[in-house]
Amino acid sequence: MNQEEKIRHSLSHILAIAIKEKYPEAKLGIGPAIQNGFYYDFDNLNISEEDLKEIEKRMKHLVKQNINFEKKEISKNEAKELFKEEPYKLELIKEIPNETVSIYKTGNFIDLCAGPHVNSTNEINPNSFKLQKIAGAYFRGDEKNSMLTRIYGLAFESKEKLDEHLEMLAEAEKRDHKKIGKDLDLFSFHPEAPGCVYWHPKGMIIWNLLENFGQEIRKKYGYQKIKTPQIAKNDLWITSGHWDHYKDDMFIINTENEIYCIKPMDCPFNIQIFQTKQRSYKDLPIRYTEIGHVMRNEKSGELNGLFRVREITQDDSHVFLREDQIEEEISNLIQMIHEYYGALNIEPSFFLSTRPDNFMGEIKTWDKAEEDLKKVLTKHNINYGLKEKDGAFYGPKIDINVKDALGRSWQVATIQLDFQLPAKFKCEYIDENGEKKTPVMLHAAIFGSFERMTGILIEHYAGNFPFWLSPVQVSIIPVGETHKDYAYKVKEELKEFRVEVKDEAETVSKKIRESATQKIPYIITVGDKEVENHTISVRKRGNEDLGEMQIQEFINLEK
RNA sequence: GCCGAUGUAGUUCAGUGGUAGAACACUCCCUUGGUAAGGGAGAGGUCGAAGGUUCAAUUCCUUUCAUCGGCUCCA
Repeated sequence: MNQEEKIRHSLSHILAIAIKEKYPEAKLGIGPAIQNGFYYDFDNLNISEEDLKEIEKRMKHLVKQNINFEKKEISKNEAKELFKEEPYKLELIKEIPNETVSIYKTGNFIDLCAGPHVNSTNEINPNSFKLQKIAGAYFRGDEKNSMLTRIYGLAFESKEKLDEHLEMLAEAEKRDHKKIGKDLDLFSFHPEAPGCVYWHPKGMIIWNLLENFGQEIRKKYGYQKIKTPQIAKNDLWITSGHWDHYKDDMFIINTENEIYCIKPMDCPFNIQIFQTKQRSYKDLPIRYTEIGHVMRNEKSGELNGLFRVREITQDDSHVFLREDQIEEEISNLIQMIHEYYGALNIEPSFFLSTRPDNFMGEIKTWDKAEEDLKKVLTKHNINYGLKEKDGAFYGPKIDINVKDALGRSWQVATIQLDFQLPAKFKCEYIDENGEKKTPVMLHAAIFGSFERMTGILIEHYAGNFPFWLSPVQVSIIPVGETHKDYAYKVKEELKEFRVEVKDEAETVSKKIRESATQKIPYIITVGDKEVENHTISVRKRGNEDLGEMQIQEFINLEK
């Protein structure tokens, strides 16, 4: 463990000391080092963010005292005696598999902690850390446990690194898709429809471009577009098993003594289309793709801008195939993902999500499915992480995550290998011996949802979309009244691009400022000189003067 | 859903126990301009909502809705 992690560990310890001094009735939870800092959980602690300043001050004072950390190994029985007033520590002690546990002693304060810590607080710069925020967190991450008060701190080796990180957070705030979405007039949210996006004209341009781009890739890989109903009787989800697993998170409509659900996913409908004909082994794989509008009643506290919505639009797809086609078909999907994310210049991270506790089917089938997925990942030389027990109830999956401006990881694409639902619905095809067989099903989304992907792209580009994705690509500014006609003539010649003419009676400077603020890739100015020479003066986003040029010359720039 | 924070004009924000203010945007007038804000005037707000305390609440209290940062969850 490096010095920075030791510092973070030690500071969480110091935080506990400061809290226990001021709030002796508080009970200790866990206090680990994390990325960029540390936290500590406490029960029976009622504080607000106001109080953090004072606690931080006390921590700085303690750090300056050159306190030594003494590590000691003691028996579990001794530890139980030592922490008899600390119920959460007792529970942790119980679960430690070793005979002994390690404790750290600083003055009168003793903490149960594997460490390591710095030897003395003189190794810590008192200006290199900062208490950040308060949050609730369930003990051991389990909703059934009580909620503790978690205090987060940022901590680095030096003040410079802390400042750098704070600077990064300030920059991330500028890239926030919710802010840029408002500034660039892309979308809005309204209290009457929480978690549902209102797409404005410019946002819709991006949406449509992404949709067309995705559909082109789909077409290339042999997908056929379909569209299925928005609501259906709950029988459908009872059969699929979703009713059992998710009925509390579905929007339900009671009418004429029947229960209808707004669809939370598309799979059962795709299966129904598959079943409208008798299928031959020669027909497979059958590849359906659907822009799926699904609704899930995500808990209010989980909603988050475009990243987490209740009305979700997926670039969904379902493939019905034979077992011998699994490997090749998943390979194709991975190839599609590389094409898609490569074109957008986004780095995807891969994860294998394995059998959850509430799985459906036989363990043997699951093991095989997981092996199949691993094999393809290995074949593509993909380094992947493991998300244990994170698969869907009907099958394991390959999840693809990308990061937002704050470095948070969000799942976008997913490839799910499903041996269960086709059987549940009694899907069949006739094999070469004339026998009925159950097909395998792949569920896959390439960019996940339009909502989340747009949010990610906004933050990724900080609103400076590549030319092809920019809602307005060119802004033409006539210098004076007399140049308006020429400006519109230029617009006509640039009709293959999305062009706006700023012909308001305002100064050139002001119009340039407005266009630049809107992050438009090119600003064209036309005045006497350009009219006379039949040219345009071009300025590229980022304040780059490309000078005067022929219109055709400009068109060639972005061809 | 839980913990913490926030909510004032279209937007970004000031402000106050005596029913509100700036900048930008908007409308009109003047200005006809050469690379990031030309000048003037005007309009715009039941201070998120509902209760309560008070002679008086945007301000204090309670409840509620929405948003943000976490936790949990994510088919």
